[in-house]
Amino acid sequence: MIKNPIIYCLKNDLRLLDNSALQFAIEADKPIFFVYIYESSEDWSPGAASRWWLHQSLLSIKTDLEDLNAKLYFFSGSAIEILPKLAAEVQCDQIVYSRVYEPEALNQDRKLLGLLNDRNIDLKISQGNVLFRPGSILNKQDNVYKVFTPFYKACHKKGFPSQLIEKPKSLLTFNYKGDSISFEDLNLVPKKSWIKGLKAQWKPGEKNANKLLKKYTTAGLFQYSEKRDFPNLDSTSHMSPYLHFGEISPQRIIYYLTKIGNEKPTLELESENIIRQLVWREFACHILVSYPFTTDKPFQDKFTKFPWKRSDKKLIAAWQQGKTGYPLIDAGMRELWATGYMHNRVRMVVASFLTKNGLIHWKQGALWFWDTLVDADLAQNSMNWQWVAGCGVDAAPYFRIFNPVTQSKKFDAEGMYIRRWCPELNELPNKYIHAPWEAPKHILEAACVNLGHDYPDPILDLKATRERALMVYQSM
DNA sequence: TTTTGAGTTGTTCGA
DNA sequence: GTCGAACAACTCAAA
Repeated sequence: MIKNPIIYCLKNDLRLLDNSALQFAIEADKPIFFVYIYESSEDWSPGAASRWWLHQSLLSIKTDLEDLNAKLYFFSGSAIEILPKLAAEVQCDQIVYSRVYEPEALNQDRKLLGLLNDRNIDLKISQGNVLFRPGSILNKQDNVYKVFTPFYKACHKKGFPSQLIEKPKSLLTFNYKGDSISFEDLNLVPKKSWIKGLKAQWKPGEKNANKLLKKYTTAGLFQYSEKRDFPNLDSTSHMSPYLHFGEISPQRIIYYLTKIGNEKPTLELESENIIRQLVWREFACHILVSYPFTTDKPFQDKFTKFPWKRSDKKLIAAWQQGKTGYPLIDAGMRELWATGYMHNRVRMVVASFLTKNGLIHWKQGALWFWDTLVDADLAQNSMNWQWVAGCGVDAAPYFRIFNPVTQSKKFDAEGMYIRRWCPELNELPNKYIHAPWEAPKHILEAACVNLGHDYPDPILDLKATRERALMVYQSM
């Protein structure tokens, strides 16, 4: 029996390319014991849509590893218990994995380092799926940036890493004879019929991530800057879920974006704009590492006493189900339910509606997104919900309350997006599709829309709730 | 230490 | 229809 393997524990780095943890394992020149531990802790363990994605992605990397004659072993429980036990069992003194920057994961890293150190086991935690290590981008006062633009400039000054690591050609693998569970036993996929929608929409896995990236970068970046705000135009990259699970590295995205920006000067600006979005991802991660409480508590302390409602079952349910009576909101929420995704601009509009018109606590919205988005990411979800609610970094002025009708007219003027997700409004003319309750009776009849029956009446009054929100925010 | 300018994504109103 | 101003005050970052 071959002894002394190195344990490589897969986390959110489900890829073979650009994988520094895997590279470390290979360079250790020992048989590699590939391990995946599914941990479902109490707080912020993966939501249903994320579990579906994770299931597909694990299946994908399992197959990719098998192509290299390597086997991936699955476990369920706490890494704190399982890793030391496995190490002892196979007489291994080296463990490697890539860092996950969620607060609980970082706590676990600290505990494991101590625990393994006592047993003379070397734990190497490589930089996770970020361009810049959290804590490495600091202002002149050596503090973490709390404003995006200076952070972005500082990233530029530092220079974007874009070095790539090729896929390993062969692996020295380890066969584990002990007890592990089967992939199916992880039981990740929720037994709900809605996963059909996810299946139809998404192809998880590293190979698909790379295909998508190449397609996106060669198709001229889809005129990103010009079209990004229009939910019916497919101009965004859809890389977010792949990035979250580490099926692609941000370095590789930077590499291709920079390349195309250099080759085609007309695309330089587009390329830069998309890199800017990737930096937002970094920003959120750096903020969460420094302010781990922001998953549950407001970044700005003064908002602790803000009178958000924790429950309003009727409103929350209508919002979740896309039955608020506001077509753009409903279209967005139905897109989310059907596909595990929502266009960025619509995310802001529905979030503003819930937290400002509805005065519902932003965490209620964050939890729903967490459960239903395939790209749910703790750092980004927390930061962005707080941004919309006005209690986060780069706080929005209190008067910035999105009007779902105005936004709809501006960014879905032809009502294409609304018609796709609210087909019961299909026959309404453009003039009334953004606000059906304003349509004269004969128009509604001609369009076969019986308001309150086929499509709900508006659940709240925009003007009144806007005034209310302005008052409450002003009184802070 | 103090000062200065800036801060992702908006809406409404009135000229 | 288009455009600019007003909608607070505060914090951050750099000079």
